[in-house]
Amino acid sequence: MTDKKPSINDLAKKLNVSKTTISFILNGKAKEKRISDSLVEKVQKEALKLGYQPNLFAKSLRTGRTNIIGLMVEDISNPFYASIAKLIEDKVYQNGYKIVYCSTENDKTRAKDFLAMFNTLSVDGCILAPPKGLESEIKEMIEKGKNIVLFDRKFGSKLTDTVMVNNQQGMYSAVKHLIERGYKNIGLVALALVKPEKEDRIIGYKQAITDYGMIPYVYPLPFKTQHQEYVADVKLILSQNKQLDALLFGTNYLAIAGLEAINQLYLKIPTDIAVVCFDDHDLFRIYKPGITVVAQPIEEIAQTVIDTLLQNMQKPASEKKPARTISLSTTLIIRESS
Amino acid sequence: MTDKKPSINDLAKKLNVSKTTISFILNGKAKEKRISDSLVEKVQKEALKLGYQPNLFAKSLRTGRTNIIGLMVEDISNPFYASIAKLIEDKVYQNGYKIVYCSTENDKTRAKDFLAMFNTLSVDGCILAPPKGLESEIKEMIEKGKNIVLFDRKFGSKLTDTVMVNNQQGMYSAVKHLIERGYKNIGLVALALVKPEKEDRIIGYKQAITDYGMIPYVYPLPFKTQHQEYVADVKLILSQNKQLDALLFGTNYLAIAGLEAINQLYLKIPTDIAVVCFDDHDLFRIYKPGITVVAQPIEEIAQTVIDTLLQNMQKPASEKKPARTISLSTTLIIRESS
DNA sequence: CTGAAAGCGCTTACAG
DNA sequence: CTGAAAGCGCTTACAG
Repeated sequence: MTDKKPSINDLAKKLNVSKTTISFILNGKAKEKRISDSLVEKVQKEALKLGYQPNLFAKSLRTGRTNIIGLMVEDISNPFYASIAKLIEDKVYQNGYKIVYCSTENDKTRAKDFLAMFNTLSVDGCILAPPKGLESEIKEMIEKGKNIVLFDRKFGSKLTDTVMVNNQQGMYSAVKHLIERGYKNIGLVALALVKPEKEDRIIGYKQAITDYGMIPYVYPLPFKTQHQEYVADVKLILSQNKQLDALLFGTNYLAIAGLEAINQLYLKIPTDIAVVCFDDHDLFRIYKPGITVVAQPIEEIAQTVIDTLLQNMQKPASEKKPARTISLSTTLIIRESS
Repeated sequence: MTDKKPSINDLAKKLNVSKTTISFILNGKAKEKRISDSLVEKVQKEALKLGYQPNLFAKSLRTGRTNIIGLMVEDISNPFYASIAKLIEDKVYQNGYKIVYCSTENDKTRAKDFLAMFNTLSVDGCILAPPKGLESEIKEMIEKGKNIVLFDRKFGSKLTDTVMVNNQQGMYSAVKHLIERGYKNIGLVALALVKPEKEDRIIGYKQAITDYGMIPYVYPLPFKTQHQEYVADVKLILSQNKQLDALLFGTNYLAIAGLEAINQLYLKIPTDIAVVCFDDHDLFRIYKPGITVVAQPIEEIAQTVIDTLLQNMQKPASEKKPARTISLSTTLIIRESS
C-alpha cells in the first residue's frame, strides 16, 4: 500500500554511485566538489524519474535546520492578522520555508504553550505578535540563538528586532482631525491589555487631547473572545456618556462592535456621533457612511517583518546586530464618518 | 551561545540509565515495560529539571509520523477560510498536531507546489479546499496512504472524505426567497472556476429559476487576485442589464465588490436592486441595509473536517472505510437587502 | 525489570 | 573526482 518514498540509498544502489556523491549533486555542490558533468546528469535524471524527495526530517536532524517559521498572532481570523499571514506566506515560501501558525487570544498561558511548541518543533525563526508577559520566555529563546522578529506588539526592553506602526502618532493624527472638524467630546474605546497608560494608542490620544486642551474620555477594555460583549460595552459607554460627539476605536473589531452598538441605539453617524477607527477593514471602506480610519501599512509591515527575519537567519549568530525597532507610518484615510 | 538542547543521551549518561528505559518512561510505556516506580520518578524528575524536549525530527525519522497537518485553502485572508483556520487550530493543537497553511489563489500550479511541499514535509494529514485540476495529484497522495479530507470543494469522483455545504439547496433557497418577495429579474454573479454548469451554486440557482418559470441571468466570473477588477465587472454587469431587480453573489468577496459597484452607480438597496450573498461576513451583518445571506455553518464545517481527519489518522490504512461526502445545511438569514 | 544495538535518511569531515 | 564511515536523536525488536 503505502509505497515507501525512495531514499538516497535507493538512488545510490540503483545508480551504483555513493550516496555522498548523490547528496553533493542534489544539493548543488557538484561544481564545488568537481563532480563530472555526466555523473551529475545521470543522477539528476534518475532522481527526477524516481520522484526522489529528500526526507526533511533526516536532513533537519543532521543539519539542525528545519526551514519552518512559527507565526504567532492574536487571532488568525482577524482580517489584520489574516492579511499579514497571507502576505508573509508568499514571501516565505519563495525562500523554501514553511509556516506554522497559532492564535494566542492574548492569553499568556496559551501563548507560552505555543512558544514551547515552536521550540519542540525546532523552528528556525519566529514571527510573533506576543501577548504581554511573555518577555522572559522570548528572551530565553533569543539567548538560545532563535531568530525572532516581533511585530504589532513590543516590550519595554529592546529584546529583538521589532516592526511597529507608529501607534502614538497615528492616534494623535486621528484626534487632531476630529478636533479640527469641530468635535469637542472625543472618546476613545481601546484595548488595554495591561495598564492603559502603557498603551501607545491611548498615549497618542491623551497627548493630542492635552495639546488641544480638551477633556479626555478613555474607555479601556480587556480582551474578550465573545464579540457580543464588546457590543454591550460600547452601548453602555454611549448611553452613560451622552456628551460624547465623537468616538475613536483602537482596533477594527472594537469599531465593528461600536457600529453595531450605534445602530442599536439608533444614533446617526456623523451627526449624532463621529467615528474613527485605528486599522482599516473592508467594512469601513464600504459602510455607509464610510468610516474614517488610521490605516496600517499592511504590505509594508509584512515585507519588513519577513525581510528582517530572513536576513537574521542568514547571518551567523556571531555577527548579530543589536536589536532594532522599525517604526512604520500610518495613513489617515478620511471618509464620511467624521 | 546556542545551548544545545539536552538529548536523551545526556539524560541517560547523567542518570546512568539506558536510553531505552528513558524512552519507555517518557513515552508512557513504563507500566507496560514493568519499570520500577522509583526509576520512573527519578527519570521524570531529571527530564523536567533539564527541560528535556524530545527532538521531533529524530522521532519522526524513526516513527515516520510527523504530527503535522497541512491546510490548503483558496486564500487564508478571506474571512471564511480564516475563520475555519482559527477553529481548526484549536481542535488540532489539543491533539498535539501542528498546522502548516498555504493559499492556492485557485492556481493549479501553485497548489501543486504546495502539495509537493506537504509531501516533502511528510505531513500526517491534509485538509484541502483544492482548486480544480488537482484530482490526480490528490488521488496519488491518497494511494500512498496520506490522510486527506476535502472541504468546500469536491471532485466528481469520490476521492476521499469530503465536507461540503449544500450549495445547490442553499442557493435555491435564496432564489426562492427573492421570488417570493416579488423580484422578477434575478441575476447571479458567481465564480466559475471551470464550466458554470458544473458549479453547484449556479446549478441551484438555475434549478430554482426554472422551477418558478423565470428567466436566468448568470454572470460567471473567473478568479482574480485584484479586488478592483470584480468591482469593475459588477459595474459593467449592472449597467448593461438594467432589467435586473435583484442580484445574488456566489461568494463574500464578490458581494463586497458588488456593494461597491452598487454604491458607485448610486443605486439603492433594495429598492433599485435587491442583494443576497452566499456566505456571511461581518460586513453584511452591519451594513445598512443589512445584507441577506446564505450562511455557512462555519463551526460545524471545521468540527466535522477535523473530526473526520483525526479519526482517519487513528485508523490503520487496512480498515479504511470508503470515502464519504458529508453535506451540511446552510441557513438563509433574511436582512433588509431583499 | 533493564540494556546493547540496529537503523530511520540524511550530511560532511576525511581519505585517497 | 569519488566513496566509506560517523553521527544527528530517537524507537524498538531482541536478549537476558
